[in-house]
Amino acid sequence: MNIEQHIVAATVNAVKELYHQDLPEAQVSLQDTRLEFEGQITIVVFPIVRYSKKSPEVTANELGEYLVAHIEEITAFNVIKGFLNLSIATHYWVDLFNSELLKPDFGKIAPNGRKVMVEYSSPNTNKPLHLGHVRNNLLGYSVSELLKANGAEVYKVNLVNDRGIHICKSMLAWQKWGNEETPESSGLKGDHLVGKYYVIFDKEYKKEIEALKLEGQTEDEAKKNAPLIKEAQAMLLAWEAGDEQVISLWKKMNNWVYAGFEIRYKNLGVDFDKFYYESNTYLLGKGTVEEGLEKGVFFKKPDGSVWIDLTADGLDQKLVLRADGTSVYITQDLGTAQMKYDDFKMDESIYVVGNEQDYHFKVLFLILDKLGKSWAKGLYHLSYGMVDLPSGKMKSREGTVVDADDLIAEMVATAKQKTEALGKVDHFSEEEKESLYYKIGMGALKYFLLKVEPKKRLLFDPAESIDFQGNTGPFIQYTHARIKSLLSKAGHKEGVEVDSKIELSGTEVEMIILLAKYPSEITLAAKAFSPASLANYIYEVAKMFNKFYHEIPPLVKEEDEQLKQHRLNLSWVTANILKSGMRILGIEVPERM
RNA sequence: GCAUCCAUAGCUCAGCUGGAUAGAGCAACGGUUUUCUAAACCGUAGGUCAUAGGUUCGAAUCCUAUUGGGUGUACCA
Repeated sequence: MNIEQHIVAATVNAVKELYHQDLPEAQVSLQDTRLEFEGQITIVVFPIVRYSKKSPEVTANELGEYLVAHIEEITAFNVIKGFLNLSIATHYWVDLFNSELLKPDFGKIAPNGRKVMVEYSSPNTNKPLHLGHVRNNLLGYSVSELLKANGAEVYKVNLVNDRGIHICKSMLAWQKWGNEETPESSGLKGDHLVGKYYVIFDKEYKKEIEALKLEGQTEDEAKKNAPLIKEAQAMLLAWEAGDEQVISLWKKMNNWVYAGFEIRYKNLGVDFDKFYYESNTYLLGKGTVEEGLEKGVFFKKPDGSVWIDLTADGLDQKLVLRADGTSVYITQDLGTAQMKYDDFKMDESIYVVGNEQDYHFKVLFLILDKLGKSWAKGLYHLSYGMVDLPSGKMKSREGTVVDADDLIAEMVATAKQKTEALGKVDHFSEEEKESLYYKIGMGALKYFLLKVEPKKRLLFDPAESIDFQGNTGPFIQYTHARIKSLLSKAGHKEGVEVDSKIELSGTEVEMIILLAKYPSEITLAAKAFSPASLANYIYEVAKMFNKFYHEIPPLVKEEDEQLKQHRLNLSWVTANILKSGMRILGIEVPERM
């Protein structure tokens, strides 16, 4: 039983003895004592005055007397308004530190047997990645790692959007204007090459539209009648019919893209347990539609199209199958959801997809629930906000995007320049330097994207490059490296407990309390699917260490062995938390920098 | 129109299931290095938590309305 549970139980007993009332445990509200007051743990007594029938001050004082008398570790109390601040004996914190935080498995949460699937990334094969996609990848990866850290068994999957009219557009443009250009001949990364032709298509298509408008067609007519779009549509039909030439072109170009993806995923440090390809799943879902018709969840209109009426749920009528019997987006997703469940039988399934699809997923989950799928309640759309530029939204076709590869290169270059300016790594080998610049650059980028709550839109200003100071990845990396250096210089011995009778400073007690929260912070962040919440905690830990480090005299010269060992222990635990916490965010921390 | 999300310091963001005087970073200003890494630390300044009501002993947090912004509302994906 930890001290908090002790206090809650004792408070319930106190109310029983003092006021002859049964106080529900949930009414005992504990919080950290604010720094300006004495004590470490505070009871908010307002909820208790209903039971004591006395003023908050009197109640707090009576409870304080009782707790000091009944809990050995409570040494003193003070009352400020309705707040009862409790001082806990230093030896309690040292004991806690020795017995829990110093253990090698501290921060490891036991497996809970839950299986969770996380789908993320889900790229198109016709355009290169921009910053918005980077957010998706980092978020998906780190949420997966977070859930793992919280004890779940996690499958990361990637549903590749490798077919459809948009892919045909790139293929067609390449066929017409590509002159057999390849990644090798052009020196372009595969996805960039394919993306280039997607842009060319759009440009030529727009020209045709303009020309048709001059001939007197309306915008809508021109869009439908332009020869290029008709050709692309014909190509899609040929693809669906299995036309050999089209398929082979499709394979060739997709393979270029996949080669590019591999490099990128490696650069980003993300991975997957399984890839699904839409070219294999796009026909799925028709069985589900049949099932829905049988169950009377769907209905058929006279033209043969199949619908669901969600007006009772505050939504609209939604088409689930076209009149010609072909699938729409949601048909596919119904089928894919079923397939994923059949594959993994997971308890929860997370879709990491931008917030422009909030409505789609609401409908999807509702339909699956209405179809009586027991697993539908485990579906969750992890919706995240757009990454905006100061000029507004990023649009791939208008070239107002921050290209992922460019940005990564830029971050690494900035890291190099900043590191060299500090002049601390001159004696590093070239390999170590390169690896360091990469870690720092990526650390800055990843932390920048992950520290913001997923739901919120994120503003990226290319003119003000991402910071390396303050609440940033490099700050945390630096703190870690600094601790590592300290530990080795001071000759730290791992896992050696110290006598609980040593004296601690206020900062040291605060630090133990903060460090002890690590497991519960993981759980909290995992429940909220929020790497941002963990990032915030890690930052607090790093900041706390720097404050501590600054306050204490140099440890290498410390003569009190117990004190020295304990301070090194504190540093060591801090470094471990920074490292494993950052790992959950997908960020590496260097041993020295 | 309807649905949905967002609004906190000049800028970028925290603020846990409602709890004390709303916190960080950046930018600005001042200070700290004969001592373990100054990518650090300490301090000053900066707020009508969009607005108005409501619930509550207590609201940035919950409810309602309003304003401003994003997104969605296709037999596109």
